[in-house]
Order: sequence, then structure tokens, then C-alpha cells
Amino acid sequence: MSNNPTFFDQVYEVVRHIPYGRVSTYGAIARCLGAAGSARMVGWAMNTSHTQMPPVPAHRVVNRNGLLTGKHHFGSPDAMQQLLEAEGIVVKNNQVQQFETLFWDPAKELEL
DNA sequence: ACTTTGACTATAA
DNA sequence: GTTATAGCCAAAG
Repeated sequence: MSNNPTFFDQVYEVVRHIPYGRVSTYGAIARCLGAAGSARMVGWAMNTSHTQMPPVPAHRVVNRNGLLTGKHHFGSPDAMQQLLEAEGIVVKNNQVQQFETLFWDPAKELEL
């Protein structure tokens, strides 16, 4: 158990706190961790999220435009969209509809 | 220890 | 509306 708590672990925890049927963005998560600007690190953390336990609902994390940028990193390129649709989220052209309504800001909902 | 990368974001043209 | 470029920062190779 030589795991040292890293930036990644913080990302995983925040992503797990994303409620059902909601989505968040990399920048919002990074900013919540006090690392505003490190949005790329959040995405990279997701890359190793599959090695984390419990699994991280990475499908609820999209880019700032509500676009499913990381869908290619799932088992199937459409897995992410199907997961989102399974939660009642409407996805069209790889973009989350009503994104601003479904957007869940950890720094606002979690920290408040 | 150094270089490359990467599921981003913001601004500019 | 798009495309291009720069900034960003921490982990992986």
C-alpha cells in the first residue's frame, strides 16, 4: 500500500461524487482541486481511472463544450454515449444536450 | 534527471 | 462559425 495521495486520487474522488444523470467538466474538477489550469491532468487521471477502485464514472466527465472528447478511451467509442443516455442524458453528435442544465460543478455543489 | 505527452482551456485570427 | 496557437501542469516513458 505504498500509494501516496496524488492529484489523481483527488480527481477520482470528485468524479465519483458526480450525481446520477449529471455531468461535469475537466476544468471544473481541476479548479475544485485548487489546480485551475490543470484540466489536462484531470483527463489524464481518467486515463488511469480504470486502474482505480472503485471504478470512476468517467463517462460523466466531458469537456467544457459538453463534448464527449474521451469517448475513444472507453472499451467502445460509443460506450460513453450509451452510458450517458442510460442516465437520461441526451447526447447528439457527441455533444451533451442541455449541458448547462446537467452540468454539476463540484466546487459549487460539493464545497458549499 | 530529462523529454514527451495528454480524455483541456482560452484567446486570436 | 472554424482553425491555429499558446499556456498549463503533473505523471509516464
